[in-house]
Amino acid sequence: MRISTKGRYGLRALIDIAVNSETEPVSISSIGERQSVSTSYLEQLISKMKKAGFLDSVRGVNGGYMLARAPEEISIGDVLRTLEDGLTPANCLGDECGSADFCVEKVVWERINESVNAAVDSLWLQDLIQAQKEFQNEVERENCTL
Amino acid sequence: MRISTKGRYGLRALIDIAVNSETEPVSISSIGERQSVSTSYLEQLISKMKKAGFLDSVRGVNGGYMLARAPEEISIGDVLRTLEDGLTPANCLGDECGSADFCVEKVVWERINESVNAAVDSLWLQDLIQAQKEFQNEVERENCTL
DNA sequence: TAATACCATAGTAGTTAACTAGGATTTAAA
DNA sequence: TTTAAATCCTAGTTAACTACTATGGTATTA
Repeated sequence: MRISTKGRYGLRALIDIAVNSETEPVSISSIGERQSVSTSYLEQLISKMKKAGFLDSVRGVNGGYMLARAPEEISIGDVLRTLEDGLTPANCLGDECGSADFCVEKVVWERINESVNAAVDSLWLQDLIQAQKEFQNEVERENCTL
Repeated sequence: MRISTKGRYGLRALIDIAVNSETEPVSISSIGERQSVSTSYLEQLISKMKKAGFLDSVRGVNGGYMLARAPEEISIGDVLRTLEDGLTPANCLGDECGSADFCVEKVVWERINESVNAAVDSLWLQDLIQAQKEFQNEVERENCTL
C-alpha cells in the first residue's frame, strides 16, 4: 500500500505555491527548479488541481498559479483524492465480486477506507504550511530519520 | 493506493482455513480449488502466515494447515502487515529525504499510517468469520454491489 | 516578442506485482 | 517398502503499471 508520486509531488507543489505566491503568481518552471521535478510532469498535476478548484492562474508573461482559497479551507483529503484519483484501498467491483467468500473482505476494506479518509479530511493545507514553518525554524535541524 | 493480492488472497485463505479446519487440517490444494488461486502462490502466502505464528501445519499425506491461535486472538492488522510486509503508505527513507520541503509530508503520511493501523488492529479474525456466516445466512443474498 | 498558461496524447524505461516452475522433504496408507 | 499426497523452499518469468519524457502545439499578455 503506497501513495504515488502524483500525491507526493502534487502536494509539495501546492505547498510551494501557497508559500511563494504572496507577492506574485508562481510559475511551473520555478516550482520545478525548487522541487527538482520536470515541468511537464508538474503541469499534469497542477492542471488537475486547478480543475478541482484549489488553484487560480494568470496567463502570459509573469503569470503563474496561486491558491484559489484560503489554506484553512483546502482539505488535504480533497487534494489527495484529486491527485490520486481516489484513495480507496481496493476495488470490490472486479469480476471476482459476487462470490460469497470474497465479499467478506468488504468489512476490512471499508474500515480502512473510512479511516484513511477521516485522517486526511481532518488535515488542512494550513496545517502543513505551519508544520513546514516550524520545521524550517529549527536552525540546527536534524535530518529526517523517521 | 491499494492493497495487493497478497493481502486479499492471504486473508481469504486464512478465513478458509479457520472455517474448514474443525475436523482435519486444510490442504493448500483444497483452498486453491475453493478460492480459485494457484497452489504455488497460496503456498508463499500461507508459509508467511505460518512463520508469523498464525498457522500450524501437519506434513505428509492428509496433512494441511490449521489456526495456531483462537480467531479472537488473531488481529487482522498483524495478518495484513505480515502479508504485505507492512502497511505504511510511503517511505520517508529514500535519498530525497533530508530536504526540508520533503519532510513536511511526514505529517500526512504519519497520520494516514496511524489511522490505517488503528483500523485494522481493532478487527479480529473472529469478526470476519462472523461476518461471513451472517452473509451466507442471507438465503436470498444480494450481489455485492458496493 | 518572449514568457507563460493550457491542452492532448503518445512513448518508454524501470519497477513491481503476480504469478510460475521445479524440486526437496515428510509421512500416511497401500 | 513403495507410493502418493502433502508441506517446504528458492528462483525465475511475465505482465501490468508507474513515473515520467517528449512532442507539438494554441492562447494570452507584459
